[in-house]
Amino acid sequence: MTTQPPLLRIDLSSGVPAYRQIVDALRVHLVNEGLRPGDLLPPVRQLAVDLGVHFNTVADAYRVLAEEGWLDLRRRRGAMVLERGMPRLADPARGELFSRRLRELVAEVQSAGVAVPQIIRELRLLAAGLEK
Amino acid sequence: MTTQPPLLRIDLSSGVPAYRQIVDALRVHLVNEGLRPGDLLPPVRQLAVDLGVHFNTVADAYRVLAEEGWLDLRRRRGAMVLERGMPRLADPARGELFSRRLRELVAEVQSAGVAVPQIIRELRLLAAGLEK
DNA sequence: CCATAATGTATACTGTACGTGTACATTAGA
DNA sequence: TCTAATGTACACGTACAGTATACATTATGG
Repeated sequence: MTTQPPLLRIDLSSGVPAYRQIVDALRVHLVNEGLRPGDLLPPVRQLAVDLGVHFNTVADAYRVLAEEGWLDLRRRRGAMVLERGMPRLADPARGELFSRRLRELVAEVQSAGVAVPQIIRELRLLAAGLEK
Repeated sequence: MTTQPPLLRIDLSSGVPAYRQIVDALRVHLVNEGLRPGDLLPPVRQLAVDLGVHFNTVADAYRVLAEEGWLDLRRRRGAMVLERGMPRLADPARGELFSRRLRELVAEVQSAGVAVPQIIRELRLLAAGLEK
């Protein structure tokens, strides 16, 4: 019997709403195809127990992802990952907003004392990962 | 008479709390030394009018930055930028959290349709900016 | 074919955070 | 010394996050 690495973990003391942490973490898996079309996510009640939140909180997260086109939710069958091309043409303002959020995030961790070389490393690492 | 580029702008419809947007935007300037020790920030009432929020909202933002050690707040004198080395040793968990938040942010904009090459460009650009 | 149980959905309720209104405390400068 | 400009304190309304509980739907076993 193999114990899987947990699908995601959240930090209830972080101030970031739990349902948003769930959305963000799952979306990473969806975008990177760690979760593929046809896969089934855990039932809301099970994931809720794993994370230590109420199942409605998980249901809220699933609904957000369903509205984004990632999931198909059906009673009794569960939450299934959909085929969903990344296309949907980018709102041009979206890229600019990304640039700003990125700078804000970096400033925040710089302010918190994370070493600049490490920040550079993370940025380059992620860029390289996207390239191939 | 020269019209300055505004110190910051916020988007009241973005869902992100206004005071947090103010904090994040100002911190970018503080970290990048667009705001230097000894500089005075606008009075809370003035910045509030510029941004279209209540002055207590600006005051809240100033207080957060004061708690982070960036500002010295005094009645009647205003909000002054402090000398504040970046050091304060990094909580090691902080770097890992940065890595995760970074991936989540990228997944979010990818999901929203921002082109991958553009994302890569932004990441590399920011990394290069930090290097020198 | 039906009964049942597993799943997501809907609604009401509580606590907390955000933003504002208003009064106050402090202090630089006339 | 007075005044006015500044940050501070606190109370309030509203919206949001999280939970409790009941419900609707449907795959599955008999």
